[in-house]
Amino acid sequence: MGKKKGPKYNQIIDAAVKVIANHGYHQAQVSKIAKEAGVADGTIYLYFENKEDILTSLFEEKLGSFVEYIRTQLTSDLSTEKKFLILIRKHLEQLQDDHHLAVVTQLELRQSNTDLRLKINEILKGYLVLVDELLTEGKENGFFQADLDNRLARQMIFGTVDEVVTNWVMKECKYDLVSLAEPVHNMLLGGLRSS
Amino acid sequence: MGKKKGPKYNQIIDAAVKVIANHGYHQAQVSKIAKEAGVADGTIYLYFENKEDILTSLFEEKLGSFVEYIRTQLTSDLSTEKKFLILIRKHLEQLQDDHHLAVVTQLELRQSNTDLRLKINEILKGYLVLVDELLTEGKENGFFQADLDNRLARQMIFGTVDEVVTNWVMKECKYDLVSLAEPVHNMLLGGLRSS
Amino acid sequence: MGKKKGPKYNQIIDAAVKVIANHGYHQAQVSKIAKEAGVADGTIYLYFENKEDILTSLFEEKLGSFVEYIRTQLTSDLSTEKKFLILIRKHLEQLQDDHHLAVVTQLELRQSNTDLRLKINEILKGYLVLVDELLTEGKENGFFQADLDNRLARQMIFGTVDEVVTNWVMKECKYDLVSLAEPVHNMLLGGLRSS
Amino acid sequence: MGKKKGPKYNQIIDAAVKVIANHGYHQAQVSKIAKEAGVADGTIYLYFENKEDILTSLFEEKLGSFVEYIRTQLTSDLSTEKKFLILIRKHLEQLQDDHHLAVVTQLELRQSNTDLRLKINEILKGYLVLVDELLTEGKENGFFQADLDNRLARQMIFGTVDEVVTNWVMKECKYDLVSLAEPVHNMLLGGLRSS
DNA sequence: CATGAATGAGGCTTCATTCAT
DNA sequence: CATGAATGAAGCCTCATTCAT
Repeated sequence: MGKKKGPKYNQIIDAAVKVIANHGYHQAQVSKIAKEAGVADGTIYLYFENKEDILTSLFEEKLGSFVEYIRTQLTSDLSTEKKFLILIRKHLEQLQDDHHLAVVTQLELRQSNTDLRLKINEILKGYLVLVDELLTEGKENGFFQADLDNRLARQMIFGTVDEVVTNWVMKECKYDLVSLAEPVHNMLLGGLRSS
Repeated sequence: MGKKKGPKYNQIIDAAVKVIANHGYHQAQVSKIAKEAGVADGTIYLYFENKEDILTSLFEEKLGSFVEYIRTQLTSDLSTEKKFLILIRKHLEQLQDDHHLAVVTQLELRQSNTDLRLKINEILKGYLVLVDELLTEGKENGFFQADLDNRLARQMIFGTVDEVVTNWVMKECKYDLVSLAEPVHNMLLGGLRSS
Repeated sequence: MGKKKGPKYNQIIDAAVKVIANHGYHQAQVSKIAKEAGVADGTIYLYFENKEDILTSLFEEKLGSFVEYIRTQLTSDLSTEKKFLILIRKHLEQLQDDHHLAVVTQLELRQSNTDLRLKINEILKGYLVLVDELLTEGKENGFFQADLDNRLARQMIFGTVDEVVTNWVMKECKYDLVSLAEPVHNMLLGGLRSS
Repeated sequence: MGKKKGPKYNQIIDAAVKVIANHGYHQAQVSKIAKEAGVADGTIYLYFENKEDILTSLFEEKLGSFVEYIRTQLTSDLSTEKKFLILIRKHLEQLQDDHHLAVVTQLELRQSNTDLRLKINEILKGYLVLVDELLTEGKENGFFQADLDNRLARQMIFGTVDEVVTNWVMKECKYDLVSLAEPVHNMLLGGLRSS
């Protein structure tokens, strides 16, 4: 039950990312992950409950540190606008820096069954809480519209950035993703209507 | 190959939607779909090439008429703003009117393998072309900002609406989706920033 | 039960030969044969009990006339040696004249299940009886060795000619088969040993 | 791919021979073979690529050692005549000693599809090469007729012996096969004609 | 006589997980 | 802790045959 986080724990997770990115979700057999990690098939089960546990742990580890890192960048001296831009830029940056992870989170892991996806959503909450905090702060200091529906705003922000990343991955990461941070940021803030 | 549309064709597609919605993508065996449709297993293959063909046909039929229907609603006498609102409202309306279909398109069908997803994307293009036309029209008549990047704007619109629907489905369709059309519409047009 | 031999009876058998030769035994579905014959699937069952019946009838018809024809060529004024040569030459000739039939009898029909093969052997007896008669005649008039074991001799004759034809078919009928009649005839009569 | 020969490898091949001989080629399901071998269905696939691979391996193993064994018996001190007799006798002996194998090679395996049959022919070449060598030797030392066509002679020898064995199997192995070695040998050498 | 839409049984193969060493 | 050989359940699809028209 209690995960033993020996050195092989991360070794296996990294192998899983690599295998899924290279071979696709449905071709990522436990034996293939074990081979990539340089351990025996059975060893996997000393560190993870089952295959699903590898995938949720993968998401937990990668997204956990992902959100943690963004938080360290949002120092309290920054304006809400600046924070909002950094949030988006770091989101794009981290995925651009790890194509493997991008493929896995945007395409492959979404092929998992509904149960796994529910757990992933649980993990995603950390990110959404961060967005929520930013929205509340901005509404209080007058940067965001005071009557925003937080839930809808969250869905617009996440939905937009996620769709932008997914399209980039589908186009095989052929263009620069990070340079879209500013236009996306502006579009989310200013909307589509001419002012 | 060109096996076509007897009355059983739609019968089978509707059965597929129902079975996938109730049991999930990975539990939607051909035999289960056949039983639900009230035909023999083999009969499926008089109307469809294989299982994947059922699913792409499902998407084709449902989304095809979906986009067609929206187009009929966007009469040329309407303002761009009105058209944009109708686009969003009809999108939400049609999915709210068919919970089964909503579950299938937002959650279950995304679990399909990469090949099927590519075909689905092909079909989705019809919707995106519609959005594109609206954006171009609005930029020309001064409703939308003239310097909008169509691709990014499309991604914001689709990403947001899609995320709104997915959240609704994940909350088991417990609240009214259509009433979100106006706030979503306003948010997309005006953005998050206080003016 | 009693086979109705309308014009479609032969039409179906000829279609079967063609389909099996072109597509192979395992790809010769009833529906394909029906289409080739220009009749509906169900019509097949007005003329034949089942699929196996098509195949045995095919063999019966083709081999029946095959043996009958050879018999007409073996007029009583001929020497045993001449008759023996004619037997072999006509055997080779008829198969060379109908490549489709050759492929079917030498390769494809041997893939049938054991039951069908037993029936085919039953039909083959007509040919073997003919060989037997020739052997007996030859032993009586001193042309063949008097102490020949008829059964073994029959197996040598049939086994050799059959193997020669099969090799020809396997080489895609690329060389002239009939010209082998004489050397095969000589080899069977004189044996391998230098005299 | 290169999955190889644990003790279960032969266990499975022997089980396949037994199952095919007893139930026929078309009734030899993988699950039946696994059960007979005393292993799980999946275990089969640790040792063989697929079902076809079981059958070609079966033929390879059995016929491979078959030809090898005959070669060990053809010591260079023997006359060509003696070698020729031994070739035939050992051929008959080995099949008489393993009725199951005889049924499989003479009847059941010939029902396989064309691809498998091509592979089997590949394996058969080892036998035919042996015959060829013997023919060449005999022609050189004056035992066989100098102007023999090797190809035809090979076809007569193989065709005859094969037909003899097949007839024996079809008569359910009820008589002694090996005692036919000498008469067959004599008939092949001396031919049918009275001298 | 003729049609052809509908039937439904049957088998090869994969791969997550276990457990004896 | 680590191994990896063995397990065995589960599903898509084909095609000979039927029968209502």
